[in-house]
Amino acid sequence: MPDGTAKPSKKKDKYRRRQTEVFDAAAAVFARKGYHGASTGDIAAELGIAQSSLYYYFKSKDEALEKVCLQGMKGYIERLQAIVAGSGTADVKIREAIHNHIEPVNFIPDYFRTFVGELRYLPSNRRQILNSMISEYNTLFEQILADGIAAKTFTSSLDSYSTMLMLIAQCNTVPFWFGQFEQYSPTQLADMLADNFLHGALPR
Amino acid sequence: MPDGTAKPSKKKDKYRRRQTEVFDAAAAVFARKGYHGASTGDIAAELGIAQSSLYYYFKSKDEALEKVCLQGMKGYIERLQAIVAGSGTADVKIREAIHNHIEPVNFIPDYFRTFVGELRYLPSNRRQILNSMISEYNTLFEQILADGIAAKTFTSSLDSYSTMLMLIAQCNTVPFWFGQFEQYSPTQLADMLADNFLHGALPR
DNA sequence: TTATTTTTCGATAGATCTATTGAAAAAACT
DNA sequence: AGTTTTTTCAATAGATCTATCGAAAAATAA
Repeated sequence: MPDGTAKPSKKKDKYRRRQTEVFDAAAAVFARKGYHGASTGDIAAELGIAQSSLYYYFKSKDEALEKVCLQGMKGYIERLQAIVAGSGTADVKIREAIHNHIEPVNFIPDYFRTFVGELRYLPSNRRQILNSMISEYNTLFEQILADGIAAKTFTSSLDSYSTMLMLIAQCNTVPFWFGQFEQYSPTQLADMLADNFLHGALPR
Repeated sequence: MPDGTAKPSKKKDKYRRRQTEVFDAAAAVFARKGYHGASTGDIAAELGIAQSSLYYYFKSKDEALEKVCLQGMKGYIERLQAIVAGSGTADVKIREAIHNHIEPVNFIPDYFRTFVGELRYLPSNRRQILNSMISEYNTLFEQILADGIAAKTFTSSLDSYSTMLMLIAQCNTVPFWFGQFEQYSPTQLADMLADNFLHGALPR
């Protein structure tokens, strides 16, 4: 009977699926109205259930924001680590990093927007893990730039730290246009961003 | 007695000065805690006065946000119009435009941050004027890019609209670092941003 | 079906927060 | 000084909003 390949724990499985729906709704409402502008009543309305029912799935609104932000960040570090560890040149890697950052907005736009826009309202006692994840992510991103400068792939006048901040700032902004300006897909915008970062606006 | 040179209207002058202090405090609190995260009590505490006293200077919290945003945008269009109307090349103009956008954060950081971060919470019935101002500003910004492309100052592969959005997004982000990363001044960051935009990261 | 567990709900306390009001305090004026 | 105007305040209504609790409903198991 026990096949060892997995531990489905069917007992809690249904609960987990419903919980995911609850966090999806929370992410959607947080993204739309902002954390403080959104009430638990708004989240419940999004699901068509009673406001008090939410507390069967999370203990507090704070916790919901924390979980949404953690979910929004999920996989980012691992994927960026893989990119950094790759064998290509820095210009290729930075393009991959930009895509890695932006593409998920196609699948989890509300998590992404909540993470970028509302994390600052997460009480400091809940922010420690996320802060260290961001720190690690930024360091990886900067590593690509620093390596590129050292390998003369990038111009030596580049400052890796501030450039990293500005690149990430751009990557964080693009998802907020998604759905507003239909003319460009996130993938297109990621490539335009990479092109401009690498080649600049002046003709060569 | 009436010299005609000015109309000081001393009567209301003191009121206006105090009102400015009130909006300064509102901008500071909105920037720090977000519009919905900030209460009128927080603003009053910043000034050391009673919460109800604020309503002698504004009719509602909404109105306070509107005034702070309008103040934050003040002068931007006029200055950008002057830059566009100038005689230099597009690369010089875009650098000036970037400086024009970022430099005010040295003097009015809280107005700037409230404008960038909290405008979205302004009820739509109060957002019309600001929306059209932003639209006009963006068009001017894009004009520099479009002119530069037409004059072959910028590479023809540049898309003026999305590039404008991304440049402004970067300009809007820098002020949020001010005070956090002391190593760079807003002016330095503006120049780094312009350099990177113009020359790109690849060596020439 | 009946019993047990899981999930949802209504009601609500307790703590906000916005905006109003009339009176008190402060400032300006005569 | 006294009088008027400007500014601040305390008190508060009315409307939230978060989180809890015990009961009801629904799903599952026996």
